[in-house]
Amino acid sequence: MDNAEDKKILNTSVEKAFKILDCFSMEKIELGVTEIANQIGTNKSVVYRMLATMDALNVIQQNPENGKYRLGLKLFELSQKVSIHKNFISKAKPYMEDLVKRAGETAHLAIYKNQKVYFLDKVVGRHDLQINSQIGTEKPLHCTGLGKVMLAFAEPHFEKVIDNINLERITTNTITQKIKLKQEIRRIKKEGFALDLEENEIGLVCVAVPVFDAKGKCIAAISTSGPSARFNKNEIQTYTGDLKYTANQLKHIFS
Amino acid sequence: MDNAEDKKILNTSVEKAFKILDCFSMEKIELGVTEIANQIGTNKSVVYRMLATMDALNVIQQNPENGKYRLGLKLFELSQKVSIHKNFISKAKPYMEDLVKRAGETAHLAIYKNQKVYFLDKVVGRHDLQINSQIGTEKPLHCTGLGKVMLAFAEPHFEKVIDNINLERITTNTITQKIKLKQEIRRIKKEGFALDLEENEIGLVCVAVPVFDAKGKCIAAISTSGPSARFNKNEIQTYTGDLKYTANQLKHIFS
DNA sequence: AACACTGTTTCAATTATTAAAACATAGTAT
DNA sequence: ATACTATGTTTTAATAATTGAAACAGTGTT
Repeated sequence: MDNAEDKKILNTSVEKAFKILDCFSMEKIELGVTEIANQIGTNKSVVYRMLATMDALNVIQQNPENGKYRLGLKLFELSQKVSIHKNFISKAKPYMEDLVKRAGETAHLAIYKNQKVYFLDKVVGRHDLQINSQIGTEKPLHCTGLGKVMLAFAEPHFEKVIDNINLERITTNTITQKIKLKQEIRRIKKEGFALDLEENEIGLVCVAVPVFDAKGKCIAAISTSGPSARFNKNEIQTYTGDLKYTANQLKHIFS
Repeated sequence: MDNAEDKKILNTSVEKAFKILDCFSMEKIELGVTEIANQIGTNKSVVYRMLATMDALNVIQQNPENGKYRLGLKLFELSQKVSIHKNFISKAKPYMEDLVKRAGETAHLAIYKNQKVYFLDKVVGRHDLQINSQIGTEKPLHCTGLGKVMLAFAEPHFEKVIDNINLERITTNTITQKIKLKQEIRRIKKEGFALDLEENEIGLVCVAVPVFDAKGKCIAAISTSGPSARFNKNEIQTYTGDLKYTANQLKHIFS
């Protein structure tokens, strides 16, 4: 039919409703009407009516003790029906858990979406010190191991993408030069794995490899990440092997 | 502030948007504009604009191959932030898995919500023949083991609730008489477990017990269910023990 | 007791939503 | 090939719903 990326906002109420839902986060689990209204720059009564409506629909739940609002179980219910990659997550889960058993470090499963990496799933490692990542969120391509893997294997025109995306500096290690990033992607294509050496957060190291389906198409990427203190050269080599082993297992479960 | 249950729909667009989202299910993962419009009795162009808007927000995703729509990853993202009972699910998970390891049959974790049982989580058993339940959905109180446990332990005024709810007949075994159900609830209160002997679906049997927190408040219920062929008297007794053991474990992890 | 802060309701002015019809495209059967 | 029927998409004036300021009603605090 039409281009998939040119859909426009045609109903402002619905847009506002999801703007409100986006105000909530892991830290801000409970918000008030006024608080939300200020945050999104909308009239208080508009926000109230939106919240009241979504409360009636179980999308939002008001805390009767203080009148503040939280995200409701309807969202939980709807998420269960999100078919895209749902099978993927559940099928990959045991292999991801096995990976964490072997490597000991937190593993992530991500896909390529809108020139970003999208975290689909996460299995936490056995150490106390852990990366604070969030399933369902996005990260830039240029400063993450998963992102660089995507550029190398899921994006046929990675040079064009690199020319167009913003190589924002996040840490002192972030690759911000197009030429350097293109070189790095070519190396990843050759060697089959990507590293993030504190390029996204100081102290955080990550190893990532692509996941191919039976037809050889890169459908996802998996990674192992943890503090730099636990990621020296030898360990990175071990983790790379662990990851490739798991990626190969995943290949076989997708016909 | 106000009564928590009297929130009204004050924005029809938002209501329509979620009505559209509710059209999707595990079976109907992909729907067209016209299809949805007919199902909810709304004009085609209204549905289109809603879908286009939600597509722009990643709530919906259009399949470029056939123009049809699916639920999008935004819902997945939002569900990760639903704080209510989120901790509960993840903390309870290993104990639920252990329960399934012992009993072998599918286990459910549910809460009491709006005079219904709300399925929070599920761990599938090891048999091929399995109950086809859906996380994030609701079931009536009167014809499920989980529901009857809720009436007995989570609802102080169960008699009043029973007087008010519709004891709809689902199977020939469904308890449809108020007096009989009240008797049954009293027995459950005494013995600490509920049975569903094909009262909700012929062939399906279920054993359920309450989960209390440290203060003794019933916060949830857990169950084991499977085909009647695998649930004779002895097995039911064993499963009841398994369930009570797990419920006791869960009690200790909630201060 | 007065104040400041919530969430909630009201109501006329405004604006966005609506529905029917036309359009464009794809697939199918004649 | 051609006509037919299905889809998703766009346009339009008519309409109905959203808006925002202000008042209201509670809470908790000073």
